[in-house]
Amino acid sequence: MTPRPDVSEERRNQILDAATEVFTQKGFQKARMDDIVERAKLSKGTLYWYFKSKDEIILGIFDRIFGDDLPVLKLLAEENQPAMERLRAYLDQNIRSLKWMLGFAPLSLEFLSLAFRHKYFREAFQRYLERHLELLVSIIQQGIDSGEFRAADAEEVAITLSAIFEGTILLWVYDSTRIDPEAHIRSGVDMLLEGIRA
Amino acid sequence: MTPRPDVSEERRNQILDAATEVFTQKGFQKARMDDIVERAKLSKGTLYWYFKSKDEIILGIFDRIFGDDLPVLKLLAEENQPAMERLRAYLDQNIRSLKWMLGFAPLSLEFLSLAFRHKYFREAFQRYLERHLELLVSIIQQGIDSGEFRAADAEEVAITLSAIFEGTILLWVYDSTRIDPEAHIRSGVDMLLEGIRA
DNA sequence: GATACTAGACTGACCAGTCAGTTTAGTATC
DNA sequence: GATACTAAACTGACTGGTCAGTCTAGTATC
Repeated sequence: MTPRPDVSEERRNQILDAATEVFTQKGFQKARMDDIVERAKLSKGTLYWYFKSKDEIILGIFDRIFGDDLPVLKLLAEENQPAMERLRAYLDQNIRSLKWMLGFAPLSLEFLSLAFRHKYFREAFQRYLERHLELLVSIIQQGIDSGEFRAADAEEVAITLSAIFEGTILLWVYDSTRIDPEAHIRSGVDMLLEGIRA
Repeated sequence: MTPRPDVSEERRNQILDAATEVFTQKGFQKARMDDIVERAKLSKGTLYWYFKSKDEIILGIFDRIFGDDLPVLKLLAEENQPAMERLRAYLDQNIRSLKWMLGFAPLSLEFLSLAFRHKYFREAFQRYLERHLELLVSIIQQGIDSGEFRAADAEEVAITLSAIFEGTILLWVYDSTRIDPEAHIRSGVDMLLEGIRA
């Protein structure tokens, strides 16, 4: 009853890595299971041993990408500093993962369009937004209470900050030669904060 | 020389309308040509009489959606008023078409993910962004020159404005129950302008 | 020898696109 | 105003390629 060394975690990641590359290049529909098999250097049988359908692989990738921010957000929520500092830390953290995120931009857009048709994705995106807004609102409210920012609707500010972040990435999709996401996000956020500074 | 009245324009629109509905509901890949045929109340043969492939229909829809803003932007470019007024007019105009745009959100996201793989879409999006930024930059620069706004990089401001616009729509995709696009865009833009007002 | 895993040929559903033929609205001729 | 003709517009059954998922026949490790 002594089992073989457990390679299942490694295999799963191997498959998800390969699938991510293939999906990024070809899109969900045009990517064939055989492409993934080839890229992962496995066989069809092995792939279906670990994932019972293409959809399950897509879900697996989605969860790896959009479930990853929780620990970091928890950490940022506990910092005990001026609001401005915490905002800066949030921004730095998110910009740090920007390059990584941009690599998944094609996938994210496909996931996002799935949100219109599938409850699972819709709810996951809602929770994602909820997590980020909650943190931002608490930071901004702290800033308003402490007098760092002038009275404003913290939720409105948080939403606009998020919009600048997501929107700039979207503009980068429109024209990656013209838009430098990091630079524009930073300057956009600065301008906005200028508008609410006490 | 024309044995029958020319209905081709009407038919093309009839097909594109039907295709838009079907694509919005099912996505490009899952939508079948037979679905479009059924919705348009035509036959397969007629559909292929007017469009020689599924891709051509997708292109047709794309052009109808993203080629539509040119005349309006030209008009806005000619207004002879204070920068603030012109910005307000631009915003009103874009918000006016917001509801219409939101109806195409699922399609737009699919188009956008095509931009990574197909030059045609990539370049079309670039031109779309270019048109909007050009107008915004000229308005903002006018405002800076006239002293309405304090010195700032007009391009940065324009990009941030666009990011707020596009980003808010994206957040609405994340959670349409929480995000009211018109309200948040207006308040976001107001906050930003507060930051650059002279 | 039992369990965990791998291989890749195969199957069957699906669907974009085709095509051989039909209908329709107008024209020409008487 | 009847008949014949024309070409564009239209029809829908059919086909051929594609590919997700299955199956059988293994091999490696304990």
